[in-house]
Amino acid sequence: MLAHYGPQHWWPAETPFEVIVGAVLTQATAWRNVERAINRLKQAGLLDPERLADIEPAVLAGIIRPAGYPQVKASRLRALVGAIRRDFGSVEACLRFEPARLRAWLLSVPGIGPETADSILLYAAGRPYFPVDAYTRRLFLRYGVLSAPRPYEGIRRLVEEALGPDPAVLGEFHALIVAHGKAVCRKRPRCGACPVRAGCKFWAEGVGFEPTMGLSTP
DNA sequence: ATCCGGAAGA
DNA sequence: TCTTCCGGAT
Repeated sequence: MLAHYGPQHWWPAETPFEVIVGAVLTQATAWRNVERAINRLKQAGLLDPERLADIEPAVLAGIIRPAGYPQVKASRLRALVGAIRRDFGSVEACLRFEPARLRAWLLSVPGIGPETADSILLYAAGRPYFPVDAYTRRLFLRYGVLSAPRPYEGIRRLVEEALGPDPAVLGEFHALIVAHGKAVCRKRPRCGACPVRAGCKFWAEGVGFEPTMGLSTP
C-alpha cells in the first residue's frame, strides 16, 4: 500500500490541539468535511483551547456545521476542552500524561470513544496506539487478516503487536488504510484497481468481481 | 434517493 | 442490538 499510495504525511495539523479538535470532528465524517470546519474555526480564531472553552455552544455548532452533527460535536468539543483544563490545566500537560492512564482518562470524557482516544494518543501525543476504524475492520475481514469480526481492543492489539511501538509506523499504516478504504476497498470494492489484491482472500475467492453484482454502473 | 460513519443511550 | 445524531458523497 505504501508503494502504491505513497507516504500520507498524517496527521495534517499544525498543532496538537488541532489534532484533538480534528479527532472529534472526524467522528462518522469524511476528512475533507472536517477540513472545512477546521478552517472556519481558524478564521474565527477559535482553534485555541481557551477560546473554545468560552464560546456559546450554539455559535460553535454553526461554525463546525460542515463536519456534520454540529450540536453533538459542539458539546463534545466543549466537554473535552473543559475536562482538559480542569484536570490538567493545559493541552501540553494533558498530552504528557502517562499513556495508559491518559487513554483511560480520555475514555472517561463523554463523547470520546476508543477510536477518537487512540487517534489523539497517536497523532497528538505521539503514543503507540492504533486507531481501529471502519476501513480497518472491512479491509482485515476481506483481506483475511481476520476470519471473523473481533472487538475493538483485539484488533488494536493485533496491529500494535504486529507493527511494534513506533508511532510513525502505526500512524502511516492507519493513514494508508484510510486512503485505501476510501479509494478502493469501499463497501462496494474496486478490486480491479486494488494494489494488494494478490494477497487478498476476498479477491482469491472470486467474490471481488469488478463491475457490479447486480445493476447500476457508475 | 441512498449510503456513509463514531459514540451514546435505550 | 437498534436508533439517533448530520452534511456531504455517490
